Amino acid sequence: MAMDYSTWVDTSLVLNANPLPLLHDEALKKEVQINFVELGRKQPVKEEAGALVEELKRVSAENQRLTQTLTEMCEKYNALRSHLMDYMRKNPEKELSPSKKRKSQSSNTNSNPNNNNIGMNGNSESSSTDEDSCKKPREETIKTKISKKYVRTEASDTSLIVKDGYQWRKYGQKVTRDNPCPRAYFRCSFAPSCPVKKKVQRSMEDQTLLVATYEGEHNHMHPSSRLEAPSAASDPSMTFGSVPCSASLSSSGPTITLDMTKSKPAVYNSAKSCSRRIETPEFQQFVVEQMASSLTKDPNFTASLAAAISGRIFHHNTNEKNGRKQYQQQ
DNA sequence: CGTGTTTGACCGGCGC
DNA sequence: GCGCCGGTCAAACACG
Repeated sequence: MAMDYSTWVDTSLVLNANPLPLLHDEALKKEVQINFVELGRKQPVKEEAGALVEELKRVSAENQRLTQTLTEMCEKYNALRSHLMDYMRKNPEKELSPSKKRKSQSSNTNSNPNNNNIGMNGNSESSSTDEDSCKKPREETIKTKISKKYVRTEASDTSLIVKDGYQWRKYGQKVTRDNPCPRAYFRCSFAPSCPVKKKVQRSMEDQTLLVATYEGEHNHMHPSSRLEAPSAASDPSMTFGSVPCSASLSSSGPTITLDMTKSKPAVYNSAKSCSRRIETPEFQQFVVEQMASSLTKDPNFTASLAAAISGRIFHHNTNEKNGRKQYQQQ
């Protein structure tokens, strides 16, 4: 695997462009301002810049509004969830009745027809879903780690591809009874050494929403340096940038990211095209600080990233310099 | 020609 | 025991 490790490092740096709510607006504004400089070279359009600023304001306002909505939804979900848990505790016999189906899928698409918890159960570090822990508290959930990820796609996008940075090999597709949309089955391309599988199916309610169910844990490092999923080293929930409009919510805290303005590649391209301008010490320090604070908030991610980096250093001496850079960022 | 995808067949668990 | 259903297999196919 002949990777461009400088690209790999750059990929990490792009992190700040999407998932940091605090940084987001500032970074976005900077990018747009920089873009204006770029645009100004080609065509003298001050009014266009003004229009873009207006557009940016409008989008930012919409972004804020949606963020607030999402926050409210999150709060309602948490309240509902606590009520449900209370109910489960008080009526332990009732929760077993619907678990006729086998294995874990009973808690996947079937038991969750109304997807109220879109992104809410913080599919990130949760090894098993709430439903799992409620309905199947025994060996099955212990054996395989199950997590879910929700990815919004464009309406025109009919593929069942969830870009999480890992490489997958499709081994089957099936139309299930309760959902007319076919479910695709993927194995990690490192199989059989890596036992991870994932199922991808469109939500019945919202067909633009892909529900990816991961089973198991990768026993290898993040194989990809692709830009689509720069932060997915260990945590699939960190990747939501496959589409321009995406929302995520981490269960580890009240962090809500809602990026209605850009897709990740666009951000990356923008940042890259402006790389000469953003190479100021102030900007770099700003980025590093933001990244450090955000990454250190997620202990799983930090640990995995450190492991991945150290692994790369051990396996690829040529990447030593980049590795140091990564460590410094933490 | 090698690799990945598609898709019908098959398997096994489960309910009746 | 039978049928249903989700999950998996593997031959055929597509693609670079």
